Amino acid sequence: MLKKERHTYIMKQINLHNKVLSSDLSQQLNVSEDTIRRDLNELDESGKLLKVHGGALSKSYHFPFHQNEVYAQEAKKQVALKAIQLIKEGMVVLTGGGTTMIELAKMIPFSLEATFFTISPLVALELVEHPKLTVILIGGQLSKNAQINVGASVINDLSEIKVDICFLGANGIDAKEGITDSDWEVVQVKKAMIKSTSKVVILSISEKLNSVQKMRVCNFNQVTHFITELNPNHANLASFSEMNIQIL
Amino acid sequence: MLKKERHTYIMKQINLHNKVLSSDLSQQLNVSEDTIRRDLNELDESGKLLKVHGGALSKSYHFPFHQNEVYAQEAKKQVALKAIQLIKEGMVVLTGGGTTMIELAKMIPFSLEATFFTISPLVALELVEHPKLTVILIGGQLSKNAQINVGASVINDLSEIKVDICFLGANGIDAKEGITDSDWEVVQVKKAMIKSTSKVVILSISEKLNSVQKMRVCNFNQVTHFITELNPNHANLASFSEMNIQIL
DNA sequence: GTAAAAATTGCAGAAAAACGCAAATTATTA
DNA sequence: TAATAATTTGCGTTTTTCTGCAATTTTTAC
Repeated sequence: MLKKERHTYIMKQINLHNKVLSSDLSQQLNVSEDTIRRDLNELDESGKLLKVHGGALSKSYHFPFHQNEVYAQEAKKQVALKAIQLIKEGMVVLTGGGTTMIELAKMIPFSLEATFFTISPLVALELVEHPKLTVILIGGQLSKNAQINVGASVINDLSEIKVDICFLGANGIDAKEGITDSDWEVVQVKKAMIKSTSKVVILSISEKLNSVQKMRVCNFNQVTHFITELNPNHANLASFSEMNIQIL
Repeated sequence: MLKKERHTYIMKQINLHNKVLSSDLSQQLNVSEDTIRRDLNELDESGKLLKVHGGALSKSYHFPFHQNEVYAQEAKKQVALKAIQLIKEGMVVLTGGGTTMIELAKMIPFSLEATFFTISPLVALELVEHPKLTVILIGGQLSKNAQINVGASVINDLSEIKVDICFLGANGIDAKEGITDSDWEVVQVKKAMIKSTSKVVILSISEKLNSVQKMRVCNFNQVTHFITELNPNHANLASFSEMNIQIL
């Protein structure tokens, strides 16, 4: 039995019972507990489960999304800070989801008067208390891993709006391959978002630079701004400098 | 049973009852009180509860200033507890918003397989981690005071679905006047919700009994169940007893 | 003030994890 | 195809973690 097979088996058990024991898995898969532990360590590092003494637990059950700490929060705050400077009074804005986008929402000044469309319930809730904002949450099926609304109805609703500026997070970003993502539903929605706007702003921490995911969202000629926390003339950004994009 | 499992169990009990006893937990989890005390100490040190002699207390309940306090939370939890007993495997459920509904969402067991439509981002986020639930958030303009989605698009989307059971909170409830509310947008949405379902379950703490708001949502012949925290033959419920409604 | 209940502390046995290493398997290259 | 390199796996040893028990101290209740 191959490693990948064990991994999928383990994840199935996790999703079924919310927990697994190293000893059980060792018996069921006919490998030593050492091997199981190594498997669990890998799955833990890639964030798919939570390894504990004796086995592993479902991450979602024991650590709900909203109480997770934000990874690389400082960098994301810097990125968000740059981004909000692009928002002007009276604008119609569209935002995606993700932790960077939530940081952005937290930074929106209370005095701003604008209209925000979003597919993220978390972003919407951050903005709802702002007195001068109109917040419109585009509904759909709530994606379990991305925590944004996805599906045909979202794409349909997006096709009927036209906004001034759209802020998007990126999972994979590469000078050649453009913006990429690993979840099919998410890619579909992001594509629809890009169609609904005149300015596309990509937010991404530098760590994700030069990484490529399974599916393409768009290439760089559809992007108007790219924001990261690095200095614009940093070596890692050299490959982007020739493009017709504003780098912040 | 693994340590972390005990921790989640303890936190669930804390969130449900606002307090736990070491002796109870020892029995329920089949471990010595020593172990429970060690668990409680760890959870206390990480700030998740408040350890006291004999057990532990919910932090939010006893120090409500940190988080936004839920008014009459105990009563709302009792109401929600009754309500979830109406949800059966495989059902299609529609829920409104409000604090009672969020308590209900928190109590949904992880093992339930069902489809949830909701107009409340907070309810949706509570449910999104449940592995077997499909959560569909009906989008629209996010109402600043009710924290639910409202507007024509919500009503339109609601007109296109048909659910088994619909849970609704009530601001005003009166034997003569029926269910009433003070926000026009909210009333419109609630009316649309009632049209989309076969069973209408009203959840309300007894305090709101016999109060009448500005606008009518519906009268009692559209309601199938009414849940409050009082004993069914309590005097205050006398006026409802003749109606064709199940009172819980 | 006394007795009962609960908490703390130290300790020991058991279970699990980490580590290093060797054998076996798989992939890569000539 | 053979040889080499890289990865994976299992085993023995050491280290750490977990848990219950007993003795002692502290808190609570009557």
